[in-house]
Amino acid sequence: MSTASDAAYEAIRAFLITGAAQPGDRLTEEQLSDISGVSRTPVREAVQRLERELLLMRTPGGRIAVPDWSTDEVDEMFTLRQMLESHAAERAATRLTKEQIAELEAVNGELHKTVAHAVPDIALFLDANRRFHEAVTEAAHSPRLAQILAMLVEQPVVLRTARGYSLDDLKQSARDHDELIAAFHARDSAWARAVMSSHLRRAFHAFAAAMKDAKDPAARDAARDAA
Amino acid sequence: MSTASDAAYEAIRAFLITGAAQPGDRLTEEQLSDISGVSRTPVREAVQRLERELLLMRTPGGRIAVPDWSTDEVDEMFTLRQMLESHAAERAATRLTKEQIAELEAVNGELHKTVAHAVPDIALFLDANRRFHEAVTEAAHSPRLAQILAMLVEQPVVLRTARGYSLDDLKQSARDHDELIAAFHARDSAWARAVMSSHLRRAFHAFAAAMKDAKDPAARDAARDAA
DNA sequence: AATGCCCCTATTGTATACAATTTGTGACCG
DNA sequence: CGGTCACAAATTGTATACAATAGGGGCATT
Repeated sequence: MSTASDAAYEAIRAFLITGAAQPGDRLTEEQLSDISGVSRTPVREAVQRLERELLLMRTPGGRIAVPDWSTDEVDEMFTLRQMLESHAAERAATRLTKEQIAELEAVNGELHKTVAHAVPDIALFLDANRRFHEAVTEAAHSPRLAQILAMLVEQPVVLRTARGYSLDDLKQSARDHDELIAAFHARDSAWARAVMSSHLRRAFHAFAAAMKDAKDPAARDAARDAA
Repeated sequence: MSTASDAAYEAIRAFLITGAAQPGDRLTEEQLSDISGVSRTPVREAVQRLERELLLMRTPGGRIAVPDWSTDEVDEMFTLRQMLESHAAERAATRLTKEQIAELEAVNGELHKTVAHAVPDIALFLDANRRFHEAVTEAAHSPRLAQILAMLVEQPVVLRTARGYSLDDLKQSARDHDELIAAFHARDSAWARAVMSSHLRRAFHAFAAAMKDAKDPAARDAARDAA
């Protein structure tokens, strides 16, 4: 896509994902124009794009707002993602080249490294995780599927909450990926599907726990003290 | 959404769906501006919308083109739709109100009427069919799911090919809907899911057969003569 | 003090002019 | 005769000015 429109998209997306905007905030095209340094025309295109990726929404009156996701909505999103990404894994199992599997192993190696220490690097973890899932989706060779998944993953609410994941959750994720790679080596579609399915469902519960903590820090502190 | 942008969307959509544009055709924003009677700005917004609904695509150089769907791509689309709409039916089974079920029965009554004669009214059939599926999707109470399904259904290639469906195919569709309604009455999620799943898979095969005929009329004529 | 109405301001929507980019064409060279 | 380079025309991308519309605040009325 064109440079200005792209620049606006990237700038606004970064603005949203880094958490500079809070759910419920209302933004104007002019503000976003200032942030991204281009005129309102490409900003409007970027906003449309971000709207369909669910990173922005419109109020009934047509104003731009930052969506506020309820736990129910995130559940819904994870359910859809589970359904679609399991399908992607199933297809990928019979389509991945040896080189692509090696690539997956390399990416998951990086991911393992990010959780090897007591204080994991969440940003690096999320990046490696994203690349892993993208590679699997890519290997499914289904453009529509890829397009749909692109709008389900990388929701700010999920990224924000990632800080609250326990080290065990993160390590288990990396191990899930290991097992997925094993399924790919075996060219076992059913295995791949099952692993991906439970992987994402576990991720949802990790998310729900982190979200609960974020909303109710007292409970978390009590639990930590008890431990 | 705003009037001009909407008008452009509707006009261009009608232009595409009625088959005035052939797959592979290239269009310019100015042409579309003439068709819809508004300036290029709202046309560009409409084009973006139609792009994400897969009714238009961009060439590598950024020109607007009418997509040419291969049978493989339609297969992929039906597979995704099967997966998602089965899920919708499953959820709808426990969420539909009595009134909504009655509404479904009414809509399917209309649908039955359109195929009661030797020469079915395809346009009316498609309209009733769309409303039936929309009502089920709506009852699933899952906005993202609805959003995703909206971009998968109503592909011009499917609508164009509908003329080639056999009367038996159409009647079977109506009966599938009857069974789905029975599953809803019974509040049986698993049943609803299974019916929707086979319904859409059958629809795909009906489509594939009609598509084959359209591309190779000689084979169809030979088959008819033999019968 | 509460409530409804109206106007004013802020914001989005649309058109148009201009800039950048792509693509086709044709001349020129190997 | 084929290929490639450059140029021109067509097309998309961007900015800006103007129009339409929504929302909020103040004022009047009860």
